[in-house]
Parts: sequence; structure tokens; C-alpha cells
Amino acid sequence: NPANGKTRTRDKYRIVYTDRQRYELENEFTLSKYISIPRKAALSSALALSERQIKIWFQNRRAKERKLSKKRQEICSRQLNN
Amino acid sequence: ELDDDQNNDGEGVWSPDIEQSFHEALAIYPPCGRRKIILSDEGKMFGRNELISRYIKMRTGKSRTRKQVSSHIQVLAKRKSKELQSLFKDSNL
DNA sequence: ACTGGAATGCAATAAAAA
DNA sequence: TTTTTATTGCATTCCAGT
Repeated sequence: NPANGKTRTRDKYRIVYTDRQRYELENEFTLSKYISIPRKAALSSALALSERQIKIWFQNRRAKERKLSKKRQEICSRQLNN
Repeated sequence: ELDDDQNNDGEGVWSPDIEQSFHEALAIYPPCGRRKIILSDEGKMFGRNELISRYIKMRTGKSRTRKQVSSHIQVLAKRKSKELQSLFKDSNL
């Protein structure tokens, strides 16, 4: 699957990852929030996803983390001035 | 925190006037790529993007750093590549 | 020590899926 | 409505060339 830099096509706007793909990516994320180049290559072949998809998954996962910590922060400040 | 940089007008980073000067500079310096990077003048070194940056400053008075120029060139190249690829549709895949 | 350019990061955003 | 893939416009970091 190491085609050109494009993933989206006319018929498939996005694909749904398998539970195993999600599990392995989530597991790697607990080890490090940023994926190294060798680990990215390894995950790419192990999960049959392009390196671009691995990179984008980590970006989206970090964005999710930032969103969650912003929510946690809001909850804290609500408790401080209730 | 007032975040109004003195080198930025209300428009976007690549507003039409700056974009205009940018393309003029592209045509002026090396009409397309392939120019030696032996752009060292006596004492000082000048890369192409710095020359473009200085030209934009000359013509518009606005400051765009060499890294902004670099980034813009990359975005434009990506767009052009994308256009070319979408022209070939799904004729053979 | 300088640089231009590729790789990468991030916010904003789109749209399918849950 | 929220979550999950994927793109875009910028900036920032990483890699070599001279």
C-alpha cells in the first residue's frame, strides 16, 4: 500500500480501521505520544496501513488528548468557583 | 495580550499584493528552479528565498521571512501536483 | 556557517460512522 | 451529537549541499 501521498478517493471518503489496528495504535500511543520513524515503518507493515496513515493517526490522537485535557481543566475550574 | 504584529496587515499572510510581488520575484531571480546555489555575494550569502523575501519587502513594505517563502513554495508545489494528478482521473488504476 | 527544501506539527475543518 | 479518518494552510523542525 505504499502508493502516492493520497489516501482519500472518490468512492471512499475515509476507511474504518479494524479493532486490531486501533488496539495496536492505541498501545503504541501509551509508550510515546510521538511515533519514531523506525516504529512508524514497523507499524505500517504490521498493520497494513501507509506511513502517512500512521502519522495522521498520531496527529489526530494528540488532538484528542488536547481536547480531553481542556475538558478536564474546565471541570477543575468549575469546582473551584462553585 | 495585544498580538498585532507590526509586519502584518489585516489581510492574510499571502494577500494579493504580496502574492503578486512573490510571483514577480519567482520570474525575476531564476525563471524556474535550476540556478546554482552559489548565491554568495562578497562577504554575504544570499539564497533564493532570501532574495524573494527582500524583493517582497522592496515592493510592498511587508516582511515575509525566508521560511514563510519556503513554506509557501511547498504549498504551491503540492497544489500543482494535486491538480495534475486529478486531471488523470481514474482512467487506468 | 550559511542556506533551500522535505518532513512534520498543529489548528481548523469536512464528512462518514457510531 | 460525538467520534473517527483525512485534508489544507500555515509554521517549525530536520536533512543535507556548498
